[in-house]
Amino acid sequence: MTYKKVRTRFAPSPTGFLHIGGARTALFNWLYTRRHEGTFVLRIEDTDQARSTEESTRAILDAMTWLGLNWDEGPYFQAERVNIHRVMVQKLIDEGKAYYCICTPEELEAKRKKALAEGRKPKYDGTCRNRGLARSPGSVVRFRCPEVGMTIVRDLIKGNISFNNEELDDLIIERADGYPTYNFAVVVDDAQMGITHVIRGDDHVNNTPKQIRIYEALGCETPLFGHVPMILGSDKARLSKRHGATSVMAYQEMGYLPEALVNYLVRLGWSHGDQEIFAMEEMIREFSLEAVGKSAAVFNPEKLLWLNQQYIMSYPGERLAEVVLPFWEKRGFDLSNRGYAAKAVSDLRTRAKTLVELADAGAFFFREEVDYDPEAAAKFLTPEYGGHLQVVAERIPAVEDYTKDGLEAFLRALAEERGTKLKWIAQALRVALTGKTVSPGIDEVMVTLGKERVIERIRLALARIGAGG
RNA sequence: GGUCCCAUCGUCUAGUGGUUAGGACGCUGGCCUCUCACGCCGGAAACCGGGGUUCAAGCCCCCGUGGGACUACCA
Repeated sequence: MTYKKVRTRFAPSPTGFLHIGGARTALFNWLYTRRHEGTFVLRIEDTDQARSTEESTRAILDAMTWLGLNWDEGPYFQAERVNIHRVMVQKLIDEGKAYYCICTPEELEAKRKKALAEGRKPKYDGTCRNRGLARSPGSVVRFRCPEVGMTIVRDLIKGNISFNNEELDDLIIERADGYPTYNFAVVVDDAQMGITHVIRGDDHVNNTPKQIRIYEALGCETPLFGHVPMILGSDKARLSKRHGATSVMAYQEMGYLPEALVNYLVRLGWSHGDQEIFAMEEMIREFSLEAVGKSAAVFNPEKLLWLNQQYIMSYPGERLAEVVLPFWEKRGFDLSNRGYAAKAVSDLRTRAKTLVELADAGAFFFREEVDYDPEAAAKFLTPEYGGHLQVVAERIPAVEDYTKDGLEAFLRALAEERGTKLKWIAQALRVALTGKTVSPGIDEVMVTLGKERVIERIRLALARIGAGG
């Protein structure tokens, strides 16, 4: 056994945003690398000139950063490496391991259709394989795949997978435009970058035997492979936009914490006994490819929501306030008093599954004028409750122990004195202070709002009652 | 069609030949309670089917069935 230092890579193609599936692949690579104190390389596979964009590259990098998946090398751009790829293509041609092909896409498509219609396998028929053609305009380069024997993929997750070489195709490795195709570029780059472990989605398993043949043709050592199962939507089809948000950054906008998404993703396919919640350090310590399951997993938004709530509840107060602020800022609230905002966040944290929910639920803390819910006001801002409110407003200035416990005692005593139940005073107060019948504990709200705001809001509510509604 | 992969509650999963098949999300009954949450206690809910192997199979083998991936001058 060798003890070569682990080198992994995440190699997305910049044709869109980083999606949930890609994020999990990146996460598994990252965890495996950190676990083994290796090097995590980021490589952008942009050889498809028509579909690759710079915005996508930027978006992918941003999403990785947001998730906390830092890379040690790169990003490298595959398109900048075409000279290396061309040299390797030429090497294979010189050695007779690859050849020029002048079959046109139209011809190939026709042959493919015909083969399929006749129930034969639609692989390249080898027309140009032994013609000894030279490069010409429109020609491509094909890899000469062995026609007999077997290729075994030793997979760290799925075990050994064997393929008959006759199933393999003489795949194109260099397009007519001179750019390498994926299956070739990925091998050249992984080999040249010294990648020791290729961890990727299992939609690549059928490519792997071809790639192994290319490694061998190139005279390179093959890396170890680990094919992680796909993530499916609720209908068991491959996860896509139809199933809801699939872009990582959409989750940030919806008020998810990166730690929650990461924790959700790691449990999709991987487990460590019965444990559900993992700090990053724990994940790194416990992660192993042997513990990754072999079957595809259905993405479950409800569980992610629950995890997000767990993280909101346990996040350090200061950091939680920091990440909530932008959501309030968006509403144009005055957040200059950071201490006040922090207190509000702490009151709200057990009541929100997302930051957006939290920001919504806490809007009353910042609104200049209370936004009364019509039904709530109709029920509680009435002369019947006005009396209670009146007395609360009158007595608050004299409340010495203006704390959660002190206020609770104050309100309980008041309820008893007035021959009613705390709930009636609390609900009336809640509507007067927040405009709603749902809020954090009324004592907490009063503490956070502060005496002045509380009295002011009660007066406004009383004025509304006085005005007859 | 061919090749390859996969198969435990609705979902994520634990399980590695002998278990009342465990946990989590969701659902649900109750408790707590100033509302809503949080929290706590309880419940319903699964080994795809058929053959083997074995004293014994969710765990091993085979065959079905079902799902998925690939089958591009995309990655």
